[in-house]
Amino acid sequence: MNTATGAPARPRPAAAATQATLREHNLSLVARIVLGAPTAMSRADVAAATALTRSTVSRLVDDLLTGGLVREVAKVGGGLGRPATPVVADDRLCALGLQVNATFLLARLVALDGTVVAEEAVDGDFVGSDPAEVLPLMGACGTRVVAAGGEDRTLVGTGLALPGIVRPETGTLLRAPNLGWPTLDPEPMLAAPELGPVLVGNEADCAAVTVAQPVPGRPDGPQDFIYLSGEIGIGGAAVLGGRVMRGQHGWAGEIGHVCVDADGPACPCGSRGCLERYAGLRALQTAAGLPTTAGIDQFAAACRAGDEAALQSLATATGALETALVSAVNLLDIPAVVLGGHLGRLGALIAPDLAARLGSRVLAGRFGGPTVTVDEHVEDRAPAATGAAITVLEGVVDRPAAWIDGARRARG
Amino acid sequence: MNTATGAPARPRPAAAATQATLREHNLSLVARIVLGAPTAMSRADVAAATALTRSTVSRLVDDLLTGGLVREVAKVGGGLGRPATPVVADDRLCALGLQVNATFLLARLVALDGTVVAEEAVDGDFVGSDPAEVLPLMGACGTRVVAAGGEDRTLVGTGLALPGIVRPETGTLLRAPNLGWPTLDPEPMLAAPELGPVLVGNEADCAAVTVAQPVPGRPDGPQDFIYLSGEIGIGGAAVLGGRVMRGQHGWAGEIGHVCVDADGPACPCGSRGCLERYAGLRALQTAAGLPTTAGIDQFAAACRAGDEAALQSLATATGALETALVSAVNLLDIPAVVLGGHLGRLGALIAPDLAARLGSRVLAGRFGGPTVTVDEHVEDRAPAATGAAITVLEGVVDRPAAWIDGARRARG
DNA sequence: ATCATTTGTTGCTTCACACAACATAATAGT
DNA sequence: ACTATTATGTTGTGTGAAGCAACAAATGAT
Repeated sequence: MNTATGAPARPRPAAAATQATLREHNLSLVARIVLGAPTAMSRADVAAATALTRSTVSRLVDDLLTGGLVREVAKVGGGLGRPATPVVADDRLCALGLQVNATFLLARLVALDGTVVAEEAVDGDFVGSDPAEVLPLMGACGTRVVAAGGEDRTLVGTGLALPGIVRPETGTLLRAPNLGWPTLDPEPMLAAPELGPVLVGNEADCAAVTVAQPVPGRPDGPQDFIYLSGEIGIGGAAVLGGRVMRGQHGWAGEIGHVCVDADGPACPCGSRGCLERYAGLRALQTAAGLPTTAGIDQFAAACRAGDEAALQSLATATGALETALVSAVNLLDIPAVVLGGHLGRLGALIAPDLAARLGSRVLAGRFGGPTVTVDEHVEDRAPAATGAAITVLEGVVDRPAAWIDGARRARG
Repeated sequence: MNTATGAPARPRPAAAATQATLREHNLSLVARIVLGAPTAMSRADVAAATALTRSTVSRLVDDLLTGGLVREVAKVGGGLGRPATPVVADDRLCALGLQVNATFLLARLVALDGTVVAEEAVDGDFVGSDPAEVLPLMGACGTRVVAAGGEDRTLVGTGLALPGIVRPETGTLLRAPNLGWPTLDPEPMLAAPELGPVLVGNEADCAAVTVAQPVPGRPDGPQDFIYLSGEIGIGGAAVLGGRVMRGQHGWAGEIGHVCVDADGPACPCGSRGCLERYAGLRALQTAAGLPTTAGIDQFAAACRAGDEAALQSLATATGALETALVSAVNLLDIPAVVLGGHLGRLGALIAPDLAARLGSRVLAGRFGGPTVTVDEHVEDRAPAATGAAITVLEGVVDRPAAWIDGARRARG
């Protein structure tokens, strides 16, 4: 884990701080300690981990208990002295993650401890589909998954991952080229108010969240990296200090449209020779002479079988990735590249080669160059659904007091 | 001004917050309000601008007064009611900015209100120089400038801008290719302990600070942009939310080594076809058939006179800039590009062309594309010295309580 | 001269955390 | 079995920062 290096600078104070700010901060701190610990922690453990006193921690933990963020488990004897009362993430607090993809819809209920409580997928071909038909399907699917989660769950809210350009602040989709969707506001179109507030995010951004934070509130794995999500095109995200970088319009990290060859083929994005034209799934299929229905595993098999055309297009793709990543790694001065989606499934075919090439070409080369690894979730076809749910849960962990007071008010 | 978009995400709480944290936060807030206001503000004005009460503001302002960050000025009648006691930045609090360049050393004493109190330059040729000789010269120059500032100034510390790769945390220079300097630790080599703690920074990073924050504590102008600093090579910085992005090793934003042509000429950095090979001053001089002693204004004159070779190399440079910036702008999703150094002096020759080309090629094109402007400080040959001093002063504004308590302890 | 209006200060309250003492519940030693 | 030891968690008091309300101060309007 590595938060120090690329971590964003402390933002300037914009609003006055009151004692409520202090409580919010420390509640969040304690919640993260409990959620992030590999094993259950007692109040005394938390006090030792923070600079807070046992009495203060006790009060904060009690607040988190009433808010349903954490849960006491059976006392454990073991050592000397009074046995501790361990506290863990409360798995009754859940968020729903939704993902709309070219070939499937998927809803996944994720608990605060990171477990998948329930899940359902709807397969289909959603390229060129009508959002007014698809989104209600997605909403209904989500509702079924929430119901399958059982009675005693508390749903915090819903995250929706879409393969397109998204403005997270307003929750609008600007364009989803691979689905053929125009600008739209997805939340009402889901027609499922019972799913709570809906956070909309880009598919690659959401998937990148699961790399930096596989479990809510528990940063793990690289915290500074470039994530490449290969789907039909190539999505990307830049994670700095464990946070996904957004940029002005919300598409920071979109490495798929970094220019690889100024004289290359035109791209619908307006530029020429974009990485996506060389390493996107469509590009690989075409160059290898495979049908567009061929999966990436078919392409990988052709490569391993020594197919000339396939190997040629793989080499072109690797070269394009090299060029794009050299620029990106130098520009962001970032120590790691993580391959997801179809690029992750090609992992062994390209990762070592790519790592060697980057090591000899980036400024950081003399320090070993960036690592190139495959996303551990590559076998999961919908990591973005998990990431969307985690992002929603993160919102609660970020501002526990707001949630606790809200829950308390709702209860009476 | 535009801080919302590219602003770094709020970092996760890492340490427990106490009431001291609260005071520090609000002191910083009040200081920034006073320093950032275009006109002097009374305590009541500050209370209105923040959500703080007049009584709280009064106490905070009193603390800032004792710390020497702000100063009361003559009461101003004007309107109805009791006349206010306006408070402004105290110009007796100063930081020293030092800059070592290929052709000069410069020391500049900058006050908290942004005024330049004193300045001295030493011209020379420092390419291939011995840092053990040059840095003491720089230190002595700084000492003279501090003395010239007068008796009643309080020196907070010193910032040193160097044309090379720097690790700000440790204050070490890793490499300064254009000076021919190896890895070294500049602070002791200045041999000037009276200059206080020395903050070391990269030249482009420091210069970029003056674009986002021309006066300490007063964000002004673009807050999210890519800065290009043309010197012998091309330095660069990425500013997000008004803060210079550092990256893992400290060279984030180094756009000079973004790859423009994968088959281009080799670059000492290890890559090929770097932007610097096409748009650096040396590259322009060579391509235009000018001697390396020719200044950028001579090159510009040749272009305006219609010189074939000069125009050709200008076109090559603009094309290279276009390619590099398309990648960078897409990757960072950033709305502005600011040209400094020799690229700024070419401003009118390249900025409009570049803006048009970017507008048609970046993802944001349909929203107007990034603006391309010339750094307002382009006539100042040492904006980095100012930026280094501002960065030091920023440290005090960021943590006023630490400074005030330190000052109080020192006084007795 | 009196009143209205705005500024800045003062005294009291509230709230969050620190500190210290204590109650609690287990193990270790005799 | 009984006591000492040790660690956990709670309680009660103190401190410090901000909120609130009342008031003193200084000026313009009537």
